[in-house]
Amino acid sequence: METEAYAPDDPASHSYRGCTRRNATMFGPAGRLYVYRSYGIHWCANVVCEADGVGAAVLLRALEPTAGIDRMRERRGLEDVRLLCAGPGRLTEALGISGVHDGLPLDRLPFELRPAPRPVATQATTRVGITRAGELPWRYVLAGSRFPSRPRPRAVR
DNA sequence: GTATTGATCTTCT
DNA sequence: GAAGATCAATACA
Repeated sequence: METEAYAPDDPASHSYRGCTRRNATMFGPAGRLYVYRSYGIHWCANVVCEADGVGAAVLLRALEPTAGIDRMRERRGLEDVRLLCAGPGRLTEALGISGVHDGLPLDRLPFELRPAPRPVATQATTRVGITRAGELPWRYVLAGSRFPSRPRPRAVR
């Protein structure tokens, strides 16, 4: 899978300019889902980090479909498994996430949060799709993952 | 194969 | 009024 970190003092973060109506969830308790509308068309999902009132989150950029692939295909109207969740907007559509899920805790239905079955190796790369502070190496991809949000993500090393 | 643009809406200036 | 953590379709090489 693939994620991207956003800090409170990060110019690219929604929380950079303080708490607003849209990003209020980011300033809430950790372990919740922060969903916002992107470009008026797509939804993007984040996992809220840190304690109350901090305003940090991790954007879910892509993941490897494992369970419920058929339903993902239905929602996306797509056959290619690699494209089902290869991007923030695609991911939310495939999972059926929308604004109604904003602020929901991830440890209760309809979600389920589980520890990784084994230690995972991650690889840091530069961030993508933003116009400010995009050079920060805060994008994390599972090492060797064949399901990135971009065709050829370049590793930072 | 890469490059460009339209869709469409919330928030901030 | 403009920008934005995007995607998909179209145009071009």
